[in-house]
Amino acid sequence: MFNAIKSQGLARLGIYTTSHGEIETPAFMNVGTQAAIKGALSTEDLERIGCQVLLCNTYHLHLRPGDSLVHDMGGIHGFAVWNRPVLTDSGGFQVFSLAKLRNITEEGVTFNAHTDGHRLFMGPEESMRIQWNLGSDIAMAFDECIENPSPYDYVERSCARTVRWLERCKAAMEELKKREDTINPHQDLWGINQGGTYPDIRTDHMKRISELDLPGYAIGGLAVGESTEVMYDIIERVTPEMPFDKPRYLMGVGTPVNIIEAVARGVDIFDCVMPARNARHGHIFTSKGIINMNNAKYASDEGPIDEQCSCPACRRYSRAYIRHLMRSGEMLGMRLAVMHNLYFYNNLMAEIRQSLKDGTFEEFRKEKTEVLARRI
RNA sequence: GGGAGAAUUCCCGAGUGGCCAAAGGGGGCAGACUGUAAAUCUGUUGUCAGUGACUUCGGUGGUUCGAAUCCACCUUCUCCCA
Repeated sequence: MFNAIKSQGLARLGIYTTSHGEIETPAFMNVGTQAAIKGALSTEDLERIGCQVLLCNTYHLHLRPGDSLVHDMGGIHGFAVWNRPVLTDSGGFQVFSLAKLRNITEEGVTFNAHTDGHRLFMGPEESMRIQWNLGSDIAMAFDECIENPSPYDYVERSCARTVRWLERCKAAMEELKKREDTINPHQDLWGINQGGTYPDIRTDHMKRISELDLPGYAIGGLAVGESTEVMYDIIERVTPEMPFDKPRYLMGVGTPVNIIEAVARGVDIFDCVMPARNARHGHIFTSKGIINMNNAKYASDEGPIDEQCSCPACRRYSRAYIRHLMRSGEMLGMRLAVMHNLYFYNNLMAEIRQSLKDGTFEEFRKEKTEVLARRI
């Protein structure tokens, strides 16, 4: 259930309620594909750095350790010992990212597993069944994340199929939730908008999937190679077609500035691999801009990563020490960097929410978009 | 005291007459990363000038049109026998 509390322009402040607690929006979901944040973060760490909701992946957990096993271990919440909300991605993104290993038909997608190459089939029913086993609070529709650029007629046909897949997802989920061994009876299914970079397909597709009256909707298939301007343009054309009283989730986006700009266009929820992956590679987000911790200029820098940050890494350690750890291949370096970047993202969302509460979002937007993309 | 072998660009290490400023790895320096096949990948790493020049393969001298590569001596190191 979603309550839009307040809005400023198109930007909204809201609360989404799940059986594992509330998600205050705008929110960032921390990506833990295999039911873990890469960089050796525990779920206790996630609580410390302000993570509201964890994103896990259907395809990856189906392959390993197997979704039936996770079901028997109490779902992701019981297995990973995480009592806050979980969203599971449907495997639709893997239709895109594992393109060389798959074949798409009306029924679904045949993959060669990236782990050992064995053939496996996933369609809407399989994806729902896996997500039902995982017991997430939010299950995403099984979609095709279309590569960019793609021809108009292909995108049109793919989107028509995605609507049919969504209807099948909804029916499958309703059936599954009747079962006695259902782990999470309040599991919600969210639909996903596609349409590549074609505004008319995007809006038409959004209208069609909103008719299914699902509890949440996502914009997928962006940040896959198109320019930032095109991405913003698609977002601002699609959000007016999304139900006002449902959360809007922009999948896989993005940089801090991308997030602020998307909030300004009416988006509520985000997820992105960027803060965690970049942290592992030494690229750190700070209140003054982006730094590369590997750079020689930090070798004897006694200050924290970010003077204004109160994450566990910044409260205790110097840039010089963290740089040394990262360059020496010590796991702690990566762990501290990931904790910092995720804290930064979660905190950025808290600041966005505060500015919406205070009615100062536009000022916040102007100030931050100038600073956060800078390289220092 | 006798014998054998080795010295290569920051390090290790290939190269045994021209295609060598010299493979490969490490290290260094920098860049990329957007619903995670990513603790990964890419570029660069003698000097100066940008399609070229110059200096370089322990040292000195020599052979040759041409040497990191062949010869002589020297220096240092390693191993074996006393």
